[in-house]
Amino acid sequence: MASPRRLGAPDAKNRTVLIDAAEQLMLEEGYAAVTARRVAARAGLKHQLVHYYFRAMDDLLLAVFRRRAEQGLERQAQALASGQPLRALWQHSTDTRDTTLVMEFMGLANTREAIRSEIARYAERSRVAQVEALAGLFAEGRLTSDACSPEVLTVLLTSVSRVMIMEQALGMTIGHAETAAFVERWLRRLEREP
Amino acid sequence: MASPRRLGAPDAKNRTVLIDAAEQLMLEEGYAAVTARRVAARAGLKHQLVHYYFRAMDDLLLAVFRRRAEQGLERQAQALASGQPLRALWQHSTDTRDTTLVMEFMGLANTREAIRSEIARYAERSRVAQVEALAGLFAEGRLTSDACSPEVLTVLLTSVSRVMIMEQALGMTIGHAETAAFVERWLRRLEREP
DNA sequence: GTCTATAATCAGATAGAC
DNA sequence: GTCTATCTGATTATAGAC
Repeated sequence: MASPRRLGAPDAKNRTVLIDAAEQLMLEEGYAAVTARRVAARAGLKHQLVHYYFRAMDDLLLAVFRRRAEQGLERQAQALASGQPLRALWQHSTDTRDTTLVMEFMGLANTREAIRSEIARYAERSRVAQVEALAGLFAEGRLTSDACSPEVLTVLLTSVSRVMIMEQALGMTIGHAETAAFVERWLRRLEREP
Repeated sequence: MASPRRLGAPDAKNRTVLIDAAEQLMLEEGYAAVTARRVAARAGLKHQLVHYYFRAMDDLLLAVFRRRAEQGLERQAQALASGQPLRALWQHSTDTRDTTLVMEFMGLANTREAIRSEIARYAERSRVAQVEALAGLFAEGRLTSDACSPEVLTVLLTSVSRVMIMEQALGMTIGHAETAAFVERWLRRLEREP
């Protein structure tokens, strides 16, 4: 065979511990801080174990991304199925940790093709789910708008929440309160009868 | 004195050449690719020259940022002073290169405090200029809106352009055409009389 | 599954000659 | 202003013992 190298079991406890540590590091210090040594140190393990569980560092990064992305899709589905789907969606998309991680992975996507395609795949799944759910609500008459299609609605909500969270991380908040209030008013109007 | 180390003149030609190379690298491969050796190689110089012109790599990154940011503020001012300020602003904020660079620097901001505060400073200047210009246009009656304040307008436009450009880089375009059309309609309506 | 040991590479930065 | 040479430390990854 080509590769005689051993790899740890997919369900091993320390595998999860390493993914946790990598996620924390990424969140606090950005993807450049996610090195085998730093991840292992945070997990209380030797750095060689990172290579035992993950063939390459990119595989660890992908594992972090996939876990978060799956959780995100699930929670999004719950929000869209709730009584006030729009406001639940808005609340979900303003999660700081999720957004920060997504932004880090988008930065990584420049150089690592495997990560780029994975992000694109999940982002499309997420958007399609949103569009379909919103289209359903429009069809049922639970949402009404003269100007705004489901596609536009999802793009706008995603954009505003992402950028506001990024700016918050910078310590910049000019216009945020006004914009949040504007979005709330807008969502409330959409969720009412015409 | 504390530092006997020599530093190249601020206006030296090779200083500019290095900033150019760093900017290109950052754009094409992300901030992690901006190492002294890679920058020098792209500039056709020895890597030690990077350290001769920049005390530390962060200073090079800051130089890249400042140059772009100054250009950006200038072009934004021109857009806001033009005949169709809103659409000029929108066109300016959908510049792919500028946005990609800003995103890279936002990623860097996690770890490097000096860069974080510099970005925040410029971002605030940019937003304040936009808000003031738009407020002036509202006051003159050249813009009209029942629901949307200048603050909200700037945050929305910035958000949508940034996120659409980031998603484009991923190869993801669901809802982009519809959203662009929506924004165009909206801006046209704002620029008309009530 | 975890360890020690090691290889090979790359990074930022500085000293000193020219 | 640019060069050679070098230091120091970090990185990913692998081999092989236990």
